[in-house]
Amino acid sequence: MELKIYEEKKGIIVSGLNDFEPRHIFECGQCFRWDREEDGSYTGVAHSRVLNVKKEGDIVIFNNTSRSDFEGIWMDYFDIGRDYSAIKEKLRKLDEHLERSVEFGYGIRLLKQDVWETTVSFIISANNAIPKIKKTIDTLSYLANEEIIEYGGRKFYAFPSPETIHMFHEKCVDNCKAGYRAQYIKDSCSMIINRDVDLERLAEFGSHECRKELMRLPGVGPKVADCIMLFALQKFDAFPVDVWVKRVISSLYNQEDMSLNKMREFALGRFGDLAGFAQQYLFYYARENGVGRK
DNA sequence: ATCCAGGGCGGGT
DNA sequence: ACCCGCCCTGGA
Repeated sequence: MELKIYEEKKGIIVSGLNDFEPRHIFECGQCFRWDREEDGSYTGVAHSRVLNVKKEGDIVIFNNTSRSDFEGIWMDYFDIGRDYSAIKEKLRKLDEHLERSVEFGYGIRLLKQDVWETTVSFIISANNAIPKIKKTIDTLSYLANEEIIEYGGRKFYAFPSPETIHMFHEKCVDNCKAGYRAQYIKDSCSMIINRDVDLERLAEFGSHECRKELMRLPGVGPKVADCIMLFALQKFDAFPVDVWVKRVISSLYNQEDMSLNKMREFALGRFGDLAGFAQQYLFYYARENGVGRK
């Protein structure tokens, strides 16, 4: 089906957009700045813009944007050019768990998010629960006060740059309830500003080098590095093992008494260059259905 | 009040 | 290479 874009007064309408379900995209654990509205749509901030996304039947309504922003920014962000039907077809043939997971989260897409925002967000995510992570990121953005965007009578705040966070760290980082992760954020910030790690160049690295480089940042271990690779750098052979994925691997795939790294290697061997996509479908299915929970 | 969930770090072996 | 105790916050 061909992609068609229709311009409206305050947004655009897109038809022919397959494998796109806002609920699946925004609730599968990859992002923290999108919130569900009463009408089932989602509103979020990215690239200093506020967008509202709503699915109605076979069409998707993108509110508060233009054709040029959609084509220049959001197509990329929502990974519109990728054929998810083909990916899902390959995955569902692998085993029954993926078949069920792909069926359940059929509208998942991997967002291509800003690498700095993703890095800070997943440093905050370590040993932390999703509602709290969201609150901390919102508070950090609000306190940094870098850029305010109005939408629907509400104020939204762009995610602050390394320079802004560094300059106002006492105000924003120390007061956003990040706990012991606050120091990791401040130290990572300094490393980025000093060009000790160049986030913008990481996408050019091979996966192994990219992972090693990310893990030089304080607060970035194996799992957080894999999240940054998968959710910002399009390294689709990354396979983040969090508690839910651990439950999937041990209970569904019967690989118990295995270290987290062994589980990751097991998944890479089994799912290959589609491991990252597999992780998202399995994670979403496991968390929504409480797979393997005690 | 006490317990628990959630990954990285640093110090062991 | 693996293991363990600790780190902070909010909700049960």
